[in-house]
Amino acid sequence: MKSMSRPYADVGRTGQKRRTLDALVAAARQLVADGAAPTVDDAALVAGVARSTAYRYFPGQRELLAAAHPETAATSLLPENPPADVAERLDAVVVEFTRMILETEAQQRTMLRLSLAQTADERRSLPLRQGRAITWIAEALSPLQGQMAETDIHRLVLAIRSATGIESLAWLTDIGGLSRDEAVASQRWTARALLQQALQHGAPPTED
Amino acid sequence: MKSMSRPYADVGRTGQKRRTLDALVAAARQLVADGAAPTVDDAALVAGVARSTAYRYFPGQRELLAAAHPETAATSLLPENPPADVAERLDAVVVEFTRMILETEAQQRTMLRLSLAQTADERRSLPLRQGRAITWIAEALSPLQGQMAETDIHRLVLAIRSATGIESLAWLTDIGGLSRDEAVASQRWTARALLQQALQHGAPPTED
DNA sequence: AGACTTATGGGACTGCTGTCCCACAACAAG
DNA sequence: CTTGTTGTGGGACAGCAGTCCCATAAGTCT
Repeated sequence: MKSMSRPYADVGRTGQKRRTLDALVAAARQLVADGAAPTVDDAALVAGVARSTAYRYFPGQRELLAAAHPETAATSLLPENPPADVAERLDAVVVEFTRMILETEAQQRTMLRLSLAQTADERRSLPLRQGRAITWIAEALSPLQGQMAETDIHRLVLAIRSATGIESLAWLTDIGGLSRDEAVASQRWTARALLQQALQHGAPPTED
Repeated sequence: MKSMSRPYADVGRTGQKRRTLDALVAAARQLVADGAAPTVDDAALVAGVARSTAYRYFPGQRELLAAAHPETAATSLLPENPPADVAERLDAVVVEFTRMILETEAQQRTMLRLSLAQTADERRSLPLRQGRAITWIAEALSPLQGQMAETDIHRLVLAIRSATGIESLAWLTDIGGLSRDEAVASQRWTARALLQQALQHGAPPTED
């Protein structure tokens, strides 16, 4: 956790700094919502703040977008009364997850693109993509606890997530030539297949 | 196919133009082999050609890298005497495919990043990523012909590829926290799982 | 009010990407 | 030798990202 929820600990709850920061973040969110990938300049302009001031808060576009990223406060993707069956739970989560991705596709692509431009070191200090989906999928698979080792479940979660995110979706549509709906259907089928395989023949290997 | 193999039809086999183009492409390939993502300027400098001249041949970095992309002349990833068993064939291809990706990982990431910056229109006119893997995986699954519809096989190929490329590999290592070897092992397992699922319960759906 | 701290505004500057234009070298043909 | 064509070199320019510096506005404390 740490200061994840409040990345700018030196900025208090009130005062000039807080207002300037809020204005910048609001401007960035606004632009992001419009489908753009605003630069620091863009955000400064919209926020009515000087270029140099904006750069005092955000070293670059990456940091800006990270701060503007919709928090997706959802802590769970399961419905009110979640089914007990693992496959049904997983399918519900995957449907919800892919829906969320499609809704913010432009933004997801931008974040993916920027994260690819990061070095490993930069990734450590500024995680542009936090892997929230891991938690969500793990929750869907929680009934497996007891019948499968914790680490095996984790590997399965990773395998499922790696096949159902924006990365594979972009490939399925851009190169694979599928429509959005077809791509999502493919991802649902894939997630189900991975779970089935793990149930029948064991979890993904630790090594090859 | 078309002019894929000779993207610059107006450049003949000899003459100044040909020599300049060759020098630029050679320089770009050299830099790419060294793990860099050369800009047009870089290539021009190394090639001993003026900036403005280089820009006459390549409008930007994307086009340069597309031309410098190692053709990976391999038309097949199967070994000399390929096994008859589909699962074994697929595993052999996936192993070979992931090995190839790891060998040129920096480059793969760069191409992915640049392709994400493209609009749909640009993608049509300049495919940075040609989806060669589709052919390779389809070849591995060729024994399925007859017992599964052609379109179903195609969907399966797409599902497998979408879960075994640089996109999911980058996620597994960067966000998932796996090592290169673990990520590859996960992808192998995933490919196997998808094939198993298709054999037992049918191919991926056409729609949801 | 005066002194002091803090945050902002704005300009200058570097480096990179990409465009445009003009001069010139190389070469072929009359 | 002159004319014309083709391709190259190089400079000027514009736009963007990012840094640095300095003056000054805004807020705080006494």
